[in-house]
This record gives sequence, structure tokens and C-alpha cells, in this order.
Amino acid sequence: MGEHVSVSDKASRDLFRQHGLRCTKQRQVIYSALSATSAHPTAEELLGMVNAGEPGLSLATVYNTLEALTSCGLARRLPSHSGNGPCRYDADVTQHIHITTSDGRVLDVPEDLAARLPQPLPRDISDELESRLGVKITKVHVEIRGEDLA
Amino acid sequence: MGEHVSVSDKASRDLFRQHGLRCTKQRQVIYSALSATSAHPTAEELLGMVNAGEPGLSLATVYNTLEALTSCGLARRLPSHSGNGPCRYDADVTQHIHITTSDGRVLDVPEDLAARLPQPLPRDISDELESRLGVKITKVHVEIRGEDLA
DNA sequence: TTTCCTGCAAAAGCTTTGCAAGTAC
DNA sequence: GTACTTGCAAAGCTTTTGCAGGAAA
Repeated sequence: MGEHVSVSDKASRDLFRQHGLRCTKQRQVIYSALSATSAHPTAEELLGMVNAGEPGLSLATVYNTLEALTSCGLARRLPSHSGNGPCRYDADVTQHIHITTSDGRVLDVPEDLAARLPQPLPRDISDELESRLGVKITKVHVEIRGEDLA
Repeated sequence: MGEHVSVSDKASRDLFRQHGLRCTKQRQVIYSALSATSAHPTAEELLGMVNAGEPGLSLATVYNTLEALTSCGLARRLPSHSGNGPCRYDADVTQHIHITTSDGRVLDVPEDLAARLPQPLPRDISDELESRLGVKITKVHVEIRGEDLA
């Protein structure tokens, strides 16, 4: 069921070091908050969650921290589908599929359903694409849009 | 092969009216430039293309026009994958799949290859998703990332 | 003539950056 | 001690908006 688990101080310290990040209080707090939710918060929402406990963080630090986390592979950045709104972030870096709803929320496709999905880009087509376009394919994403049932 | 065709004055006038848009010189010029390329330009690139012929357009007008075109279905907006860069636009509104390269360009998957791709979200799974998450699924996108072969 | 569009400039929203002080290692 | 991080404010970039003049229907 993904990795939406709370992380102890020691565990996050180790995690950070394994990923080449210095361990600071702010990073622990932000990563812990991000790990504890499956709501795919924006940077601003994350700031609110964190500052509810103990204020003092700045939004710039949240962004800097999220940049550090995403570039070392501890979090994922989900660009807003509409192209205007803010990005969302996810501490679950296992491969999984998102559903973006019309009101901007992001849900996870349950693992058991995801496991039943077909391979979206079969090997032979991928190979042909690469040779015809001169591009090496690095990732294939399936993205689902949904509308809340009123 | 999509709809990357140049559009005559008369034809675009009719197109616009069919879609409930007033026909202005600026819209014709912008739509014509967008239709003539398969490079998926940004608003700023489009401004450059258009102003090369006859300057005088403002970037705000390009954005306003693109908003008009996309919301009436004559163009598609492609949010930047990275979440920071500018959106790209496409006058080909037929269903097709894009490959975003590491340098930010957007290519089309050739139709014959796309036709061989499996249905990414089979009906039974889609139905189960809807009932389990309480969300009506409206669209499924496949998105491919690639890297230029150096 | 009425309604919509353009153009400019200015604002808004998201994200990054410069710099001085502070902290991890 | 050295290198990296924080915090604030300010800048940067993309996109939207207000408003006056102008064009389409």
C-alpha cells in the first residue's frame, strides 16, 4: 500500500544520509508531514500543515526542501495538470498511477487495480518509436482525469 | 496525419464561426501559424513566428487568443511537464500521443504506431475505479518521455 | 449600435535566488 | 572549520486582468 508511513527521527536521518542529504529539523518535519498524508499537498498546503505544529518555516524553505527531496528521489513532483495551478508533491515514490479530479485533487489508483492494467507501451512499438524518431524512451506515464460525482 | 494544414482566410473565418468565435485578423494569423507547424510552440514562440511576418501583436493577445482557441476546441494546451516552463500549444486536436524530450520539445507519435497501442484503461477496470473512488473517469492520457540520442 | 477584441501595462500566482546568519558534518 | 541550509525579501517567469480605444456582427 505504498509508503505513506510516518517516519521517526532516526529513520529519516538515515534515509537522508543514504540519499546524500544533510539532516535538518526542517527537512525532517517537511518530509514527515509529506509522508503522513496521501493528499498530495501543494507546497503551500504543506507549509500550513507543518506550521500548524510549530510555526517558523518559510515557504521558500518548503520549496527548497521539496526540490532537495525530489532530486534525490525521496519525493515526486506532480505538475499541475491545468498548467496554471501549483505543483503537488508525493512522498510515495513507488510507481503508481494518479487520478486528477476536476477540482484539482489527486487520488491514487489502488494497487490491485493498477496491477491489472495492460503494459501501455509494448516493447516492439517502443523500439520502433525509438528508431523512427531518434529518441530514447525513458518513461511512460498513464494519467487519468476524473470528475467528482456530485 | 493530423490536421497540420494551412488554413485560408475564408476557411478560418468559417471555422471560427462554427466554434462561436469572432473572426479577427489576429486570430487568423495566430491560428494559421499554429496550424502550419508541428513544433508545438509556446505562446512566446508563436508571437515570434507571427511578428516575423508583420509585427504589432502583443504577447497578451497571443495568450488571450490561445485561451479562446483552446476553450472552443480549436487548439490544445500542453502543460509543461516540468511544471515550471511555459505551456505549449497544438492546433491538432485529434486524439494523439505526445513524446516530451529531455530538452523540452514535443513530438507526435506517428498514427500507425499509435493505432497499435493497447487500450490503456480497460472498461472493467475503469468501472471498478469509478465505483471504488466515487469519481467519473473522463479522460485517459498516455504520456511518453524521451531523451535525444546525442 | 452593441458586443466583443486588442493592446498596453500592471497585477497575480508560482517558484527561484541573493545574501547574511546559522547549523550539520 | 568548511560547506551546506535557512529565512527573508526580492526577483523571475508565465499567465491573467483592467481599461480605453477599436473592430466585428
